[in-house]
Amino acid sequence: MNVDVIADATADQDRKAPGRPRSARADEAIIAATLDLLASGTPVEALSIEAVAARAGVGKATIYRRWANKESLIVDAVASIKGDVLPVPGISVREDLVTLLRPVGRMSQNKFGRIMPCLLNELRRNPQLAESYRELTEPRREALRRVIRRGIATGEIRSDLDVEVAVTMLVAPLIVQNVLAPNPALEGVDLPAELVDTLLSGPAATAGAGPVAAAG
Amino acid sequence: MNVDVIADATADQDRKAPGRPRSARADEAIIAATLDLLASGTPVEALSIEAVAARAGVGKATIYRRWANKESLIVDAVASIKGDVLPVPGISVREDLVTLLRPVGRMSQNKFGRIMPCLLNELRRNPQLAESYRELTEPRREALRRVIRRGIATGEIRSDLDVEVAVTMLVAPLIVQNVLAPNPALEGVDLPAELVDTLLSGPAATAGAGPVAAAG
Amino acid sequence: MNVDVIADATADQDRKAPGRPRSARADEAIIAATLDLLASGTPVEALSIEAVAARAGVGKATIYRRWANKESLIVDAVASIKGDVLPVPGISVREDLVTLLRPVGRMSQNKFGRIMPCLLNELRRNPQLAESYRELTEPRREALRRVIRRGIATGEIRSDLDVEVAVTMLVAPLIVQNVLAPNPALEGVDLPAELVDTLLSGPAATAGAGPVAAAG
Amino acid sequence: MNVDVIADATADQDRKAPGRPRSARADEAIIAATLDLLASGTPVEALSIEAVAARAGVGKATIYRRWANKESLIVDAVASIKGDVLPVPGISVREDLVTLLRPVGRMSQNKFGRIMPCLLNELRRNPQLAESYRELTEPRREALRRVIRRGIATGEIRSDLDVEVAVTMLVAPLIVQNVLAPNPALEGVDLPAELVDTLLSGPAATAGAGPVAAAG
DNA sequence: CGTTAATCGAGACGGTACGTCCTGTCTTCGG
DNA sequence: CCGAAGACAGGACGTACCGTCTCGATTAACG
Repeated sequence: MNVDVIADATADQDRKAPGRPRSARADEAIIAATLDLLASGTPVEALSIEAVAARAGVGKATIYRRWANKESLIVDAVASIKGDVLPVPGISVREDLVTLLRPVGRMSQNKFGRIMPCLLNELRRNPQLAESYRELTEPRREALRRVIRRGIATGEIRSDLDVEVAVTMLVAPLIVQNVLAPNPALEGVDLPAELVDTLLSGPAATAGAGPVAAAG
Repeated sequence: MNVDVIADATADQDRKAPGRPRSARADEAIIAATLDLLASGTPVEALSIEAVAARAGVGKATIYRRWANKESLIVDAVASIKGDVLPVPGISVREDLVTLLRPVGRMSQNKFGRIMPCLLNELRRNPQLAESYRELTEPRREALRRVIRRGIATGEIRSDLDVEVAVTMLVAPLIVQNVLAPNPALEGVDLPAELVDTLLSGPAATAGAGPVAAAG
Repeated sequence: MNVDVIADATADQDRKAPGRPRSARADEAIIAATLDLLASGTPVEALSIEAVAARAGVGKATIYRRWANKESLIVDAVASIKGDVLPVPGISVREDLVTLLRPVGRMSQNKFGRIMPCLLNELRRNPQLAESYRELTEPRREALRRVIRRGIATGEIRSDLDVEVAVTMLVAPLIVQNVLAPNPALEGVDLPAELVDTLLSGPAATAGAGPVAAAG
Repeated sequence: MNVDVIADATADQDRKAPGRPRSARADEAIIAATLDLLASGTPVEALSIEAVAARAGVGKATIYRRWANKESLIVDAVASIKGDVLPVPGISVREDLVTLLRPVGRMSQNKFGRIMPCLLNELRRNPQLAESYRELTEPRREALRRVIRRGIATGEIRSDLDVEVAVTMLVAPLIVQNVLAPNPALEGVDLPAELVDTLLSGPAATAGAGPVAAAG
C-alpha cells in the first residue's frame, strides 16, 4: 500500500493536501513498469529503481517520494495483482482438486507465474512481502481446503486427514517443481493428478479395491 | 567446474602446463571463504568477489583466473560441500522416513542449511547450479526412495505408490515451510511426522485394514 | 579546462542545464587534494585518482564527471595556482634581473616549485599542460623582458640583444640546474648572478667600458 | 651496471660461478627491447617490465634476476648507448660552437634524442640515472669547453668568461626548447646561432663595434 | 661423460589502481 | 508542491601490471 495513501487514510480523509496533488498516472506507470520488468525476467535483486523510473517515464525521486525503498515498492506491486480471479471447481472431489492444482503446475505461462518465482528469494528476508504473498495465495489455498472438507463430509476422503498438511502436500511439490528445482524424473508426469491420486489413496477410487485388498 | 580442469580435459590429460602451477591452497581458501560468507548470511546477490578475495587472503585476479564469474564460483563452492554424510536409517519404515526428513525440517541449523536458502533464487536461472543442487540432494532423495521401496516390499506401504511422487510430497513441504514461505498455520506442527502419517496411514484408515495388519 | 565549461561555451552561454548543478565545493576539494598530493611529493605518474577522491572526500565518479582523465585534471589543477604574485623589481637593471631570477633558483622551496618538477615530464606529451605551464611562467618572463628593454633604453644593456633569446638564456640554465639535471660543477655557484653577469657585462668588459660607467 | 657484474667485480674476478652461465643474448635482447620501447614513444613511467619481457622474448624473472628494478634497467640501457660519436669541430670558434650545438637543437630526430626526453623526469629522483646522463652528455660539454677555451686563447672570446656557466647558457635553452617546454616565440629562430651570437657579444664580431661604443 | 647447479621461458601469486556502472539520496529547475 | 534531470558519496565490477615466486626443462662447466 502506498505510504501517502496510508497517511491520508489514517490522518484526514477529507482535507486536501496543499500544493499539486500526486499524479495517479505516475503511480500506475510505476507499478506497471515494476511488474513488466519482473515479468520479463529481471530478477528481484537486479531490479533497479533506475530501470523502473526509466520504463515508467518518471524521475527516480518520484518513486522514492512514494516508497521508502525497493522492497516496499515490490510489495505494493505484487499486492496490486491480486485481482486474478479463481476458476470455479467442478463436481467430483478428485476432479476439483486437480482442476485447482493445474494452474499452479502451469505457473510459468501466466503473468502471475512469471513474477512469483522472482520473489521467492525475498520472502525469507522480507516479512511484508511474505504477507503479500500469503494474501495472494490464501484464496487458492482456501479453495483447496473447502474441496477437501467437502470430500470428507461426503466420505470421498478419509476423515483423519489434517487439512492444512494435505493442502501443503498438494501445493508444495508443484511450487518446487515449477519454480525452484525441477526434478527431471518428474518432467513428463501429470503432477497435479498424481499428487491428488497419491494423497487420496487412488486405488480405492480408481479400481474399486484398495491395494491391500488386491494384495490380500 | 574449474576452468583449468575444463581446459585440461579438452586438450591433453597428461602433459603438464608450463609455468608455475596453480596453488591448491588458494583454491581451498577461495572456496572456504565463499562458503563462509554464504553461511554467515550474505545473500548470493550481495556476495562480492572483492569480499571473497579479502577473506581468502587472495588477489582478485587469482579468483578470476579460475572462475569466469561469480555464478560459476558459487556452483563450485556448493558442489564442494557434498561431503555431509547421511544418517543411517532405523527399523520401522515410518520411523525411518521421519528420521530422514527431520534434518530437512531443521535446515537452518547446519551449514548446508544456512547456505542453501541463499541459492534457491539462482536455481531457476543457472542450470549448472541447479545440477549441483540436484547432486547434493540426490543422495538424500535416494535414501527416501530406498526406505519407501522397502516398505512396499514388506507390505508396510501400499504397492501402487509412485515412489518419485511420494518422495516429492514428503520433501517439498519441508523446503517450502523452512526456506521459502513458512505457513503460520503449520508453525507448531511436527511437520515431518505429519507428512509421513498423512502419506502412509491414510489408506489404512479408509480401507479398514492397515498394511501392518495385513503384514501381521 | 573543465568539461562542463567547454560544453557551456560551445552550446549556450545563458540557458541553465537541467538537473542538480555541480557542486563548487567538490570542484575546489578535488583541485586542492590534487595540489596537496603533488606538493607532498607524489610524482605525477603515481598520482592516483583514487587517492585524490579519498583525500577530497569525494566519489571517483565525481572526478570522472568533470575530467576525462588524470592528465586534464592535473592541467586544471596547475592552471589554478596562477595566483602566486610576482615580486616587484628594484632600481639597477643588473640587480633587478638577479632579483627576478633568484626565486627560479630556489624553486624547490615554494609550493609552485615543488609541484612544477613533477609536471615537466608531462609537458612534451600534453600540449594543454604545456599551455598551462606557459601561462604560469609567462608573467615571470614578461617581467624579465621589461627589465631588459628598460636596460636597453637606458643604455645599460647593448641594443642588439634579442630579448626572447636573452630571457631564455637566463631562465633555462636555472630550470635545468634546479629541476632536471643539476651539474655538480655549478653546485656552489650563485647561478642567477653569474648568468646575468655573463650575459650583460661581457661586451662591456671586452669593449673597455661597462654599462654602469656608460650610464654614470 | 648489471648487479651480478658488480658482485663479481667486488668479490672474485676469476673464479667462475657454478651452474649455467647467464645468456649474453638475453642481456642484449632486454637492453635492445628497452631502448626500442623508449624510442618508440613509451614514456618511462609507462614502460612496463612485462612489455620489455614480451618484446625481448624473455621471462620477467630473467629481467629481475639481472636488475633490481625498472630504474636500474633503464640506467643500464641508457648507459649502453654512449657510443654515439661526436662530430669534429671546424675552424672559426663561432662556427664550431654552432656546429656542436646544432644536433642538440635537432634532438628529436635521432635515437638518442627520442630516448632522452623520456628520461628527464627521472633524473631528479634517480641519482644513478643522473650519473649515466652526465656521462653521456659530458663528452659533448667537454667539446664545447675546449672550443670556448680555444677562443679565449686566440682572443676571439673575452677572457673573463666562466666557461661552465657559458656552456650551460648555450646548452640549457636548447634542452628546454626541444625537450621540455618549447617557447612558441622562438619557434622559427635558428636558436643555436642566436645563442652563440648573444653569448659572444655578436656586435663586436659582426659589425666590428660593440653596442656600448655604438651607443657612446 | 655424467653430475650438478644456476639458468631459461612461462606463468601464478597477493596487491593496487584503473575507469565504468549502479546504488539510494540530494538538489535544482520549470510547470 | 510536483515532475524531471542529474549530481552526490560510495562501492563492486573485471582488467592490467606490479614485483615475487615456483615450476619443468636447458645447458655449460666440474669432476
